[in-house]
Amino acid sequence: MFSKACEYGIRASTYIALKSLEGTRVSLKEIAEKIDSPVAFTAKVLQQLSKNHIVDSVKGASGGFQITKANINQIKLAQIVFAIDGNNVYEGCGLGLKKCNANEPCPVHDKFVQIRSDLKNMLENTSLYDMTIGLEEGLTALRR
Amino acid sequence: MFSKACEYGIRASTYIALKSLEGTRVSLKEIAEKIDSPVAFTAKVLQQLSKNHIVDSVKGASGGFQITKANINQIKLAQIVFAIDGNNVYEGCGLGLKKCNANEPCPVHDKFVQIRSDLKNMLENTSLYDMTIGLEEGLTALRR
DNA sequence: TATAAATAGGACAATTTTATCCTATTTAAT
DNA sequence: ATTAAATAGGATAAAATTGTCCTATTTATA
Repeated sequence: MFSKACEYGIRASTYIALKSLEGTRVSLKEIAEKIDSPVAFTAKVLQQLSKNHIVDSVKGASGGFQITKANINQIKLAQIVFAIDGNNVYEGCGLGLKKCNANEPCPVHDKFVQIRSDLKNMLENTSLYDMTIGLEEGLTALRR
Repeated sequence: MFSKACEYGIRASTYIALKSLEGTRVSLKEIAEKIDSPVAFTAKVLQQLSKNHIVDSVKGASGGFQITKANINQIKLAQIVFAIDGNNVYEGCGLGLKKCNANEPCPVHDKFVQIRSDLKNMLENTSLYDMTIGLEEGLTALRR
């Protein structure tokens, strides 16, 4: 559904949000450990998220990544997915046709529209804060 | 959502079904033209579909691909997707975790379960015959 | 001011997916 | 029998994605 890069991006952002709520900034190394992702590759993903103002990066000693409390509440999964995978998750024909729309639909256009719409709604209505609920109590996890 | 191979596979099967309903067998060359796909790559996909008894292949002069009328009605998109992409379309964690299930869920487990379930239902309830409806009258298309 | 810890980013490598090419085999038709 | 048209399948190439390595830059702290 999503690229690996996007999966790492969502997990990383969620972990950063969790720690930011506790008031601590986290390093790339810690993030990669906690979400079980390749360090250098995760760095690239975080660069992209930083450029898209989804996470804040602080350089230098005692630097790291963080997300403001306002953003933890405001940023939705949809923004992260868009920043990394673009919009072909929502758009883009299920059968790979370039010109597939209501006027010139593929045979499953309407059915895919429905499912993609549900996915889009879910991503647009799930904030980073929502993602962190359950993590503290171990009800949900970001690795394994 | 699906791999390119799978997209070609669905489009090819649908075209073969359409022509089989008209009583004619179709060649790889014609299929690739009509669904706008790379010929040799489509050949590999069709080999796989043939091995999975989704399409019938006939070798030799005046050979080609066809699907029995019984199969046009019985074969569902889900079988084609499974034959090519396996079951990671339905299973597989949305965030890429290996051990993600109701007991040890990722933060969006339940939401993804719902969407994947809708997708699965759709694929399991759409037959090749359903796919061909609308193609004759030009209401739907397999290329462009 | 020197040092150590951290992100940024360029270059490269490995892997997977997608695509092509060529030869073998099968089969209808001449 | 020969030929031509078709699929089967192995080998290879190209492209995209994923992953690694190294150096530059930034910055807090001793």
